[in-house]
Amino acid sequence: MRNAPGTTSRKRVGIRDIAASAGVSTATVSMVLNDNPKISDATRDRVRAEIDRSGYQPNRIAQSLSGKYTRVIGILLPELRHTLADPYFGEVISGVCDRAAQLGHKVTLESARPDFIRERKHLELFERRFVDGVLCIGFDDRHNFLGDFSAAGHPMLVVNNRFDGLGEATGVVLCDYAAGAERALAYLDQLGHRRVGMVYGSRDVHTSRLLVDAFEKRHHAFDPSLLEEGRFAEDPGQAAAAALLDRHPDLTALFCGNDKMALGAVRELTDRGLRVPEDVSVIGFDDLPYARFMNPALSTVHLPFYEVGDLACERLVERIRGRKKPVDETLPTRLVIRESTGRATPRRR
Amino acid sequence: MRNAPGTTSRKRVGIRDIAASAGVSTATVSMVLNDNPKISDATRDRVRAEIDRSGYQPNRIAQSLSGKYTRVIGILLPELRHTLADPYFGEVISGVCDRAAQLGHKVTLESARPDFIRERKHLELFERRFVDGVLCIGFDDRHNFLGDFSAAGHPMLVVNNRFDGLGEATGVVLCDYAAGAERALAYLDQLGHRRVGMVYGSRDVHTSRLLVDAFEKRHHAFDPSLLEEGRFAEDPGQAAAAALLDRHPDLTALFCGNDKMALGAVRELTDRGLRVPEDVSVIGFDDLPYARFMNPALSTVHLPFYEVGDLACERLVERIRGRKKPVDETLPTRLVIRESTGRATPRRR
DNA sequence: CTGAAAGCGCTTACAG
DNA sequence: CTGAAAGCGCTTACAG
Repeated sequence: MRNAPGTTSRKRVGIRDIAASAGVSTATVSMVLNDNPKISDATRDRVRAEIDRSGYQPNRIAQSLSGKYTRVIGILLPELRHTLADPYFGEVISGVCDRAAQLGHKVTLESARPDFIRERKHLELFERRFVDGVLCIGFDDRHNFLGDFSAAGHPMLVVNNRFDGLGEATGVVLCDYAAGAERALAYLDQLGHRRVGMVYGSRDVHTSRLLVDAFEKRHHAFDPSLLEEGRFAEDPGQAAAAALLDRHPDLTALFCGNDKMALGAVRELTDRGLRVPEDVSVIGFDDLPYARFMNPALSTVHLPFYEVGDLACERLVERIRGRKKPVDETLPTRLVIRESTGRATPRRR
Repeated sequence: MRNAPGTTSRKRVGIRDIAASAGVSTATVSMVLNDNPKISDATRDRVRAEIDRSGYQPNRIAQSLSGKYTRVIGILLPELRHTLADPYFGEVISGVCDRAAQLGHKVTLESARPDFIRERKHLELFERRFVDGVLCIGFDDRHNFLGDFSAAGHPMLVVNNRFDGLGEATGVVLCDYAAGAERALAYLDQLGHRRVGMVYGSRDVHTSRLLVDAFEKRHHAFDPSLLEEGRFAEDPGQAAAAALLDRHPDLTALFCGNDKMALGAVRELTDRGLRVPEDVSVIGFDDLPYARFMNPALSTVHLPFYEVGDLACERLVERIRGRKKPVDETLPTRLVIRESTGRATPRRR
C-alpha cells in the first residue's frame, strides 16, 4: 500500500493519522486519549484499537502547549554538589521520583544557588513553563526567596522543614523531629546518663531547633555550654564534640543532631582514647544507610525520608490539580539502638 | 493608560506584545531571542530593550514545539531507591546537573525498572519528546535494552561503564579503573603484602571486571579461590570477606572493589578480633565522602565522579547538537592512603 | 456523542 | 535585514 500523495512514509504518526484511519476527528482522538467520558464505548474502542495498532504516542510538548499542565515537578535544592551526594537527600528524592512516576509526572532537579535566585530563575521555572510545582528541600531561614512562590501563586511544598509566613499556596511534609529527639533523650536518661552534651546542626533550621528545644526541655536548670553547633557535617561535628569535651570532661553521652556529626564525634572520642560506648555514648539522628556499618554501629533515630518524599510528591500533585486544603503532615520516627550507646559510667578526668 | 479593546490586562506578555511595542514582527523578536546574526544591531538593541523593560520570558513549551530541541536531558538509573541514596551516583548526578545548567539544559531523573523497559518507556522518552538525549548510569551487561537507543538513533552516553556493540550513536565517559587498580595493588605489594584476597563487585559489570583483571595479572600462578563476589554492598561484602578469611587464614590484605564492600570487610575483620591494619590491611575503591571518617579511615582509590558526570553531560549535549565523532574518554584516578593499610605482618592461625 | 475551527506561543522557510 | 504566512501537534470551547 502506498501513502497518500503529499505524505512521506517516514513521518511520525500523529493524532491526525489516527483520526483519519479511525474515521473520526482529531478532537475525538484527543478525548479518547484523555479518558473523556463523553465518548461512546464503541468509538473509544475503535480509536484505542487504532492507537495500539499504530503505536501512536502523543507528543507531550504539544499536549502541554494546548493544555494546562507540563506534568513535571521540580525539586529545588541548595547547591547540588555536596547535597546530592548526601544519602539523606537521595532517599527523599527517590521517594519523590517513584511517586511522580506513578502519577505520570517527570521530575527535574534544580540547584538554587545565589545567582540562580538573583536572576529570578526560581520563578522562571513557572513562567517559562518548565514545571507545574516545586518541592523545596534543604533550605534554612536565610533563604527568604521561598516566599516568592506562594506570593506568585505557584504550587510549592516544603519537605522536612517548616518556615513562617510562607502563605497559602505553601505546605509542609516532614518527619516528627520533636518526638524523635524526646525518645532519644529519654533513652539516654534511662541508661543513667545525667551529663549529656549536644551537637546540633544549625539555629537557622526549624527542624534542627526542634531538637535543641527537646534537649533544653530535659534540663531544669539549663546550661547553654552543653550545646555546640556542628553544621550538619563530620568535620564541624568533630570540632563541636571536642569543644564540649574540653568544657565538660565529665560528659557521659553526646546527642548529635544528625549521623554525620555523630561520625565526627565518634572520631574525636576515638582520637582522645575514649571508648564508645564504654566511656562515652553517642547517639545520632537520621539513620543513614551506612550508620549500621560504622564502627561502632551507630545508635540513632530513624527518619522515614523515602516516605516523606513520596508523600510530599503526592500532596504537591494534588495541590497542582486544585487542592485548597492546607498541607501539614508529620511522619513518625523510630529509635534504633545499636552499639554506640550503653549504660552510663561516671568519669572524672 | 487602557488596554486595547479585546486585550485583558492580566494576560502574560508574549512574543506578539514585544513585537508590537518594538514595532517589528514576531519573527524578528524570535531571531533576537536566538541570537540570529542576520538581525541588525539597531533592531537587536531595540527589541532587547523592550524585552528587558517588559520582563518577557519565552514560553519554552512553545519554543520546543516549533523548534528542534526540548533542551532537557534524561538520567537513566536502575531503580532509584538505593541508587540515589548512594553517594557515588549523587556525585555523578551533581556533575551532570551543574554542567547542564551551564549549557541551558534541564535534567530529568528516570528509573529503568523492568516494567519501565517492558513498556518501552525508555524510547517513549524520545518519542514523546521528553528529552533530547540520555545518560545511562549504573547498569550491567544484563541490561540489554541499552542498545535500543542507538538502534533508534537517539543520543545516549554511558557513564562510568562500557558495553559491547552499542552502536555509533553511543559513547562512554568513565574513570580509569584499570590504572587505579594497578596503583592500589602495587601499593599493597610495596607494603610487603604477598597474600592478598579480593572482594569484587560483579562479573556482569565491565569496570568491575577491569579490577579483577588487574588483580589476576599480579599473580603468576593465579588462584581463583582468592576472589569472592561482594555485589557492591556492605553485607555481601562482609560475607565475601568472611569466605576469603575462612579459606585463607594467612591473608594479610584485602583489596575491595568499592568502599562499601570495604566497610563490610572491616566489620568482618573487627568481628573476628583482627585489627585493621595491624593484622590485615584493607583498601577500597571510590573514595566516598565518608571514607575518611570510617574507623579506621579508609585507604582507597579516588574516582573523580563529579568530573565524570560533568564531562558526560558536555559530550552528550555536543552529540545532541550534531557531533559525530565517537565519544570515549577516561579520567585519571588517584590513590588515597589513610589508616586502613599498613606493612604486612605474616600470620598463621 | 461528535466534528469543524480556533488557538496555545513560538520558529522557520520564503519573499522581498 | 525584515515581514507575512504557515506550521509544530495537540486541546478546547462551540455547534449541532
